Amino acid sequence: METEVEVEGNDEGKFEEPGFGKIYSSLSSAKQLTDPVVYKLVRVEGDGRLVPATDDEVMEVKDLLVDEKSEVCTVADVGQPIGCISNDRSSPGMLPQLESSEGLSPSENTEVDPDKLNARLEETGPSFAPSLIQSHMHQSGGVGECSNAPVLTEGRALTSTTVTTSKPDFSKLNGEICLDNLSIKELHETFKATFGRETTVKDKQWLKRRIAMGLTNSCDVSATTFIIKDNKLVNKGKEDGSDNGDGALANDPATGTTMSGGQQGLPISHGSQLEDQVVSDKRNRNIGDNSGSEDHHTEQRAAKRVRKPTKRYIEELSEVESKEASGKLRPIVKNSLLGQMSSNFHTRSARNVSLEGRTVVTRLDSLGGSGIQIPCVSRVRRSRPRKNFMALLFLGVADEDRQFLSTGAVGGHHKVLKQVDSSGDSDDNVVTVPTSKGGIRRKHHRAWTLSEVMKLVEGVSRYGAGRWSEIKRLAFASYSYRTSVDLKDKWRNLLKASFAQIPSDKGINSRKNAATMPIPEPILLRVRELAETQSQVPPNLSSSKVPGTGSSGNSVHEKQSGYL
DNA sequence: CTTAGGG
DNA sequence: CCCTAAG
Repeated sequence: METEVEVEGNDEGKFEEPGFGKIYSSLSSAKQLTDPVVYKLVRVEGDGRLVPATDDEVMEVKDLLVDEKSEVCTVADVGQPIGCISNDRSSPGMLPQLESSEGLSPSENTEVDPDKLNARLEETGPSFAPSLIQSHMHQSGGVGECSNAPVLTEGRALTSTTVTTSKPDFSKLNGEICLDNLSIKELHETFKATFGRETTVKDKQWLKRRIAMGLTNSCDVSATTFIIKDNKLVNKGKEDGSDNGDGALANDPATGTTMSGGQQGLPISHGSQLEDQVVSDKRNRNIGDNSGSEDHHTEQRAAKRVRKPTKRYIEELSEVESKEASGKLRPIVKNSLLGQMSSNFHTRSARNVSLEGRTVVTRLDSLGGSGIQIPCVSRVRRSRPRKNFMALLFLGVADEDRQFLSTGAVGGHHKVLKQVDSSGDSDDNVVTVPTSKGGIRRKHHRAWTLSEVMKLVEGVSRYGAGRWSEIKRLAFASYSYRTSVDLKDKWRNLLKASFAQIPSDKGINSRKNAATMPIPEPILLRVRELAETQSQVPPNLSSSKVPGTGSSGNSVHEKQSGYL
């Protein structure tokens, strides 16, 4: 049986990414779950024709599906899993509201317990508004992440005697980050710093919006002025009397509940959920042409895929298995690429869980004939996917299986779920290397993105430095990598950074294009404040800095006694 | 298991 | 980021 596939071009802003065509398929029957496992890959020609994909394309797509953010998730409550891939993590095509996220099984942080949360919120600060709690409660799963930030740091006027030492990277005034004046190039850098990956999108507005979302951890970014102040978006144009500086702009779009309604029609994507950039480019549709040369990541990916399972993977797998009512998977043996592909889809969707930032799936090694389940890991490739595939889509072809793959928004009866996992920083290469005594350790460093840093700072301000596990659980619930130790380490570095490079700044200006953009001053300032508040100030350089700790009123209180 | 610190 | 000691 064939499913209907609709293809649309870059239509009226439904997709944020310029030129990104909407791809979705709609099932006409309820039979989806027993349906396809085999997907036919087709390419959408300029005139709308569907052309069978070439082998190369199939290969590429397969890679994409394995390496890319394209997650396949399963829905439990439907009784039958529905796989969905979202090629674009920014998930523009998502429905304005994800229904019943309760059903989501693979969510990493579904354990957000309302009660606990409530309690914690209460204990932390009475000032938390119900709406906030609300939005936190809905924060489970992949959707909630963007609501992490809203937390009130009210009244924290960063304005103070801010260091006007300008990092050229952000044009900022008094602790504000102003995106408006940035060039495309600068925006690209900012984007990279924010999300940890590059973009080639040239749409200034889009970039600004995206960055703003990342920096504010809010999805609710109106597209007029982009000035981020103290983690919040400041709307310069409008009177600020209305919004007290917080909350108003940062609610949880995922729930749709507290949105400050209808500023625009794109409530969905998380700022930080940004993933690989999709560059639409109809001119580049020529796939066979550049598939080989264009991608400098190809080799990495190739290498990545052949890693054998490590002990940790196995362990993780067991965790997964115990969690899910292990469904029986039939090995699907196909010789063709399509066969492999479908096999991947299938297994992925069958049990695809993100653990520790890795997407762990069980794969039936049908090709090997062993029938043994092998946990395999697929990490997300860092930079953007091959744009050419934006025009590719999958046609579900009925078979004897129960998974269905759908992408994007779908009108109709089945739900589209967003994958969980990372936000803007979908880095990969978390290759682990076995150590001599059987242990394993991460090999590559995962660069901290700005949004992560900001979350960390937020967390410290809320729970206090030292409560790493708390911060980990609450503020970093969605960042499965980043252990509490990581947080601690990062904080240590932040402290160092914040107190170090204050004095001289001129000379550093040259590194505008530095791969690692320095932490924006506003953030460092905040770090400094927090450090002082919690007397974490390194003894040696405790001089010149204007404490500015006057900005009390934050939630750090004196519960820090242990650290004082 | 979580923190703190050193490597 | 890793490892270890300590609570």
